[in-house]
Amino acid sequence: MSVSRPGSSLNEIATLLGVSSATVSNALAGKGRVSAELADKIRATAASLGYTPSMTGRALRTGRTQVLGLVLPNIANPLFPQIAQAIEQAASKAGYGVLIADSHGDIAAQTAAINRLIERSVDGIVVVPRRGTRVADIGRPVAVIDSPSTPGNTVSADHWQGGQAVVDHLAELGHRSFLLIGNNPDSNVQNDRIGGMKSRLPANGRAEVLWIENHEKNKGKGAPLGLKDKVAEGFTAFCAVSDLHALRALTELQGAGIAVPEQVSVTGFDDLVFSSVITPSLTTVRMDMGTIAEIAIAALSRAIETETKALPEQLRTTSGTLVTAEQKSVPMALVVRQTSGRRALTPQKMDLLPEGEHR
Amino acid sequence: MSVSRPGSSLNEIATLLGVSSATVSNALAGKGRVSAELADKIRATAASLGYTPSMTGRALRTGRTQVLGLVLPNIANPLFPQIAQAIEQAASKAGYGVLIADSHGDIAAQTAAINRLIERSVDGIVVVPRRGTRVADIGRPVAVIDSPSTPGNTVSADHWQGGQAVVDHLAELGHRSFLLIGNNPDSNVQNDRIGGMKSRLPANGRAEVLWIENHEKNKGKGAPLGLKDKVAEGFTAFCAVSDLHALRALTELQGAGIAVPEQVSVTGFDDLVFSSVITPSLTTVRMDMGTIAEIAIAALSRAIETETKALPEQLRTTSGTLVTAEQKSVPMALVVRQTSGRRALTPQKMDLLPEGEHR
DNA sequence: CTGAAAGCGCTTACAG
DNA sequence: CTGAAAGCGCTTACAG
Repeated sequence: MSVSRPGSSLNEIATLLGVSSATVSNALAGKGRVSAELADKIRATAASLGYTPSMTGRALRTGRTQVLGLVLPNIANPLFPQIAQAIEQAASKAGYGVLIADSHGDIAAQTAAINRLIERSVDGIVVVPRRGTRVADIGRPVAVIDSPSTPGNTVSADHWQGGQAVVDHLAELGHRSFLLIGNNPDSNVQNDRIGGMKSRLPANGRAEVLWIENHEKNKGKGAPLGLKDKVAEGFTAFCAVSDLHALRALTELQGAGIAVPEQVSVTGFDDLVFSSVITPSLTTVRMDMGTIAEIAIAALSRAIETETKALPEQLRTTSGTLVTAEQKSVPMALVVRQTSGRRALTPQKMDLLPEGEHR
Repeated sequence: MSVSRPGSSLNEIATLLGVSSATVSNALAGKGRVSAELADKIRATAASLGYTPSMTGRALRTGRTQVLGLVLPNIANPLFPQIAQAIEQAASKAGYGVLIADSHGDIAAQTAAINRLIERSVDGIVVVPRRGTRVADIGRPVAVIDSPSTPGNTVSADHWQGGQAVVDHLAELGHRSFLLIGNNPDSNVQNDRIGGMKSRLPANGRAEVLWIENHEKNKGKGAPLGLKDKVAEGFTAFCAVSDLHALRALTELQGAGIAVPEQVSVTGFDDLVFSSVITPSLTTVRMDMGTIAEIAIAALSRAIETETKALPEQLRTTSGTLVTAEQKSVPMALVVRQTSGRRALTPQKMDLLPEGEHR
């Protein structure tokens, strides 16, 4: 019974006003081939009828659905909310709807998911690929959000610079021994983050990388990371490539009776939702997904527009295009919280320090 | 250059075979008005051409887009991945695509988001409403996933029973004093969970509710919850309505030098991604989103089908329907992990216990 | 400045 | 069993 969808059409407006539907279409599209007064009258009755153009009719005629597909390696990814939200917002601002496709972490399913989107005639696709997966050439423009070091990447956070920001920050606090915690050595994103960290080691510093997947392959899934031993070895900075691993490290350290940030510092990545509410709160690095999404969508829209313009009306392009943007990487921002409190210095200086308030 | 979208149409197949497009359509739809051999021939050439029906053409003709909208209060919600994944999977199995709409936690924006979906002619909508928000009557079938106590709820987890499972479990471990931790007293889901917990207090038990939002209104955002004092008051079980709050409580307790699970137990809800990787791992309650999503989608499809069947071809219904399902609630499953280890008993018994392995 | 016509790809009565 | 026709709602050349 709502007014929101009376389902009026161009034809109704046209017959009501005694004009042709073409004129109504032109008037509403502001194509200027209609006299000002008639255009006004048309707009007025369209508004009073609550007219909403049929995307379907338009799509059939123009060959464009105004819908984009969003493909993620694994929707269960804790970063997914941020990504989906940013993409949806940017897409919606650009006049596109967003159809989601999940591949449940399965690479084969990723192709299937993309095909489902294509069968629905999406105008373009945003892919956040799984660990360096190549995106097969599909018949639509594709924007890839992965990492600047990935070939074909359209735009992404500057993970390398994010890693640098972390180590710069910790080095300034006096840290010299860094344990860098990653999950999977095949991930471009993780490698960039860790590469950036390594690139900023202070002169007398040292770093070691702990790949959780390898560790678990030996010790079993969920096995402790042995961080207490690492502390004994002199590591004072534990830098994870994700807040999730940082949280795992933090709770393992605390469980082993090691005080954070008094004895060691812990940092993560991505500013996941829990990072600000835990005690001590987690120092992390945040990507600017809003900007990334806007750049990706802009690149995609541009490709879609030129695609349809360039071709004779009937023809439909079948060449999949990896879309490019002028700005290929967006800086990440360090978010300093308690786990890298000012009190965390190198071990030998620790006994000089006053008691910490954060316990 | 890929084969995936050659863009062949019914007409091409028809002219190629010298039959009418109507016959091709019927053959491919298996409507049986076509001789078996012709049907076979048609299917074969369709396959060899890589024919994919145009959803757009079909939509324009049938009035059904085979697309559902998914509206969430706030995509940033940590539960969103689970929900979106389950809905997408169930929808896809039922032949629907899923268009996402985010309202950024803003109630006004929720209406705007729904309207955007309607303008795209979705066949139906799945809404996970924000804290007891009523869903306005829109011109499409709507499935609501909230809580069984919400009027108009289609299907949801049985949050009440989940709360019962938590307290049953803890009572069996010997707990008598429960601090129930919620965020917002206006949330149906949270109230159900807490109500269920209260309903199973052991005979000599006591419970107190801590609403974080109220607490922060007084003490400031992010202020400590004062759990150390609660331990001093004799509380041994800290039961949060979400893993996020459980994590907050857990880290606050550990930071205050209180051992979990040796001295107190902590439980959460929803089995968020971090819950299994922290130390000690978090006891929680999981909803069966797969089943919930399937029930919701089934109810929606049924409504969509009867809707289009019931009406004369040209007419489009404008009555929004809150869709109902036979099974309105799905049981939740307790996931026992370390934070409610067997060692957690009432304080007076504690000194009798052997040392815990989990520190 | 305005209108008549064609057609995007499909399905559904209706004839034959 | 098969086909010709109509039409879903729109936009775009093309005439006038």
